[in-house]
Amino acid sequence: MTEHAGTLGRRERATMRDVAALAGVGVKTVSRVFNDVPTVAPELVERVRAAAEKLGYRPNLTAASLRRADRRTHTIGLLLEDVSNPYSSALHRAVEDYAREHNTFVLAASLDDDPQRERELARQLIDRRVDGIIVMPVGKDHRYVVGEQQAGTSFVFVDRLATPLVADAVIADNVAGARRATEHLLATGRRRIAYVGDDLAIPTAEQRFLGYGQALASAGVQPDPDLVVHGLRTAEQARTAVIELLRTGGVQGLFTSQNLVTIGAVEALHELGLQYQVALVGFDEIPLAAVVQPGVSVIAQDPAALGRAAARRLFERMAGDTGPPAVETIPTRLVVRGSGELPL
Amino acid sequence: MTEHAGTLGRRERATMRDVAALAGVGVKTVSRVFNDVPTVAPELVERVRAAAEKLGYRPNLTAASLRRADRRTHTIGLLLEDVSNPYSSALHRAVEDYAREHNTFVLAASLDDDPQRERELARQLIDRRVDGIIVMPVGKDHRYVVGEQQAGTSFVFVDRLATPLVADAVIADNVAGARRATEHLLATGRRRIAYVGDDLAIPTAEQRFLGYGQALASAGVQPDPDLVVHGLRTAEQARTAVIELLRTGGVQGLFTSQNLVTIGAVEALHELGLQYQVALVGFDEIPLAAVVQPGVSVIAQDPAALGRAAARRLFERMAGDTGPPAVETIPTRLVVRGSGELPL
DNA sequence: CTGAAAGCGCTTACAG
DNA sequence: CTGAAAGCGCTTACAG
Repeated sequence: MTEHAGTLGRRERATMRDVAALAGVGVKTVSRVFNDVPTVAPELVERVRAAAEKLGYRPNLTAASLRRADRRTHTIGLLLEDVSNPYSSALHRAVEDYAREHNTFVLAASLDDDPQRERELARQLIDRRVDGIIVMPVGKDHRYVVGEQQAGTSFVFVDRLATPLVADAVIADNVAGARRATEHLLATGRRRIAYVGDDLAIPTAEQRFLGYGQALASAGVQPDPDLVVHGLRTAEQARTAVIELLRTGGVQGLFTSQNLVTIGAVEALHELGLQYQVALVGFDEIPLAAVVQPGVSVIAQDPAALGRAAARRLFERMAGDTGPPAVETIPTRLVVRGSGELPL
Repeated sequence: MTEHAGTLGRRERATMRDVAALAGVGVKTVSRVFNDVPTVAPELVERVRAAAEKLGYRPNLTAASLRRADRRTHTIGLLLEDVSNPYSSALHRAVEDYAREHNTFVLAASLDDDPQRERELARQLIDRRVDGIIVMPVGKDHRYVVGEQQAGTSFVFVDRLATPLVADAVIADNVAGARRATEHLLATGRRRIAYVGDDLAIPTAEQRFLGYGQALASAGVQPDPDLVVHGLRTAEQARTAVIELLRTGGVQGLFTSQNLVTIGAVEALHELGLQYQVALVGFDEIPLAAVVQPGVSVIAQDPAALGRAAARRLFERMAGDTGPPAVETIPTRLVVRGSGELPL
């Protein structure tokens, strides 16, 4: 008989039974040792640890959680617009850090603004019995969440509200931020201010468009449909749309509704050499905003604060909080860098 | 007796037994229906589906995988430098997309260049019985991986090799890319070219520094230790270091070893007004590289290609491939935008 | 302080 | 085509 332990060959993973047999104790004693139950004789602890070490034993948490009273898998789900989007990923990191302090892993996935995928992935997370789910929602009907909550899976919405309001949410102050951005552009004396934004079906886009409209109304500026572009999903689309918009002439300022749109708009302005004529304030921070000439003024969100608050809320729910759904609003702030303050 | 099904109240999650009882069939029949076994009488399928729907039943995948012959959890682990780093998160997205096609979720976590965390998180992923792990390694000793491979957990390294080479790896062509960057700077007639980089203990940094040295040597340029800065971990640290470096004078060009360092260097050059005198080529793509004046020339990696290749390799391993560890190299390419070609 | 039996929710192996 | 029994790796509830 030869050993078959080649570099990448397979052998079975040792179980608690194997460890118990080698240590000459019952499985329950092995269980106690690995769960740090203090009432085990020091000598047995030693024998169990040695046996486990020798066999390369690792406890099977998925088996444990199946039997445990609390049924916790110590895993939460996180459904984001796109894990590689800077806003999503900053939020992701904050959730990860909070979860780690609670010994919990994060199962993250991207929705790409597909409502069907939201439901499908939420279902798959539930099939894996995550302890809770943080979702940056896409769909317009979140009643499916209620049954899951009753069955013991906690939900917290982030960046956008649930419709109807069936779960906690942590959102940025979108309306106020957009109003502030637009007011800032108006303050330079500009009147023909365009709104360039994402799909209006996305609640944040809707709210930002609302804030834009409110600011114009307060200033007594008549809204002009020719100065409004919706439905831009990528920086490239935004770039093209802004070039188009600026060709028609007369645009004095741009309010862009999110980071990718802002990047596309900056590219377009530079391409046309209009970066010192047409003012710009974007929603969301963008990288190198301070390096571009002129610097890009933005309404900065704090995605890490949103992620942290959402995680905190989720763990409170998971710990048994059964109060009515609450909405927490994280403020935004105007960052002045030049592009929004260009003299007319 | 009153019902206690308040909005956020708890009830138990229905099991296969509950569904079987309501449908008047055995649990095995419910199992067959949910696993799409075709040999179930259509009428029973209907009854089972109706009962499941009524009870809000969802199969428990963690229980299933415990008993299933293949023991798959349909979950893989992904250990990145930082989920919110643009390079890491682009790679993450590619892994997610590949995994999704194989009905698999991704458990992602950040290592922050902490070797202890690498081991600890790998262990925790194994305790959750992931089917495989993709790791952007930090540690310098990966022999711990061998035992896990033998126990049935596949590993693929990405961005950096395992030491010793105990597992497959997918890496960028770091040495060639760095050499190319430095040659490009030399081609403008510059000789005093600085290297500004990350911690040299990180293998990729080491390789890029090597490529820089090779290019200088080939061109007969004597390396000057005063023109070398290591150990920069953030854009802010890089900014400060580059300002310091440029104050000493005589620097004609900069090769920056990764995205955050490049961003800091761009900020520093603009702050000092030297962006048209001191040439710059950075490793890694950065956002808005084309918008900054002058545009930032870079050696672009393809993190999505790395992620895809790593995921492909992992699924091949998980499918039973037991060949010796293989290294796949993804080419880099020079993107010319202005900063690297400034006339001297 | 320790361990044998039962059971978590499912699938396997088998009998009918 | 269908289902009862056994078992995956653990923890619970209990007895000693």
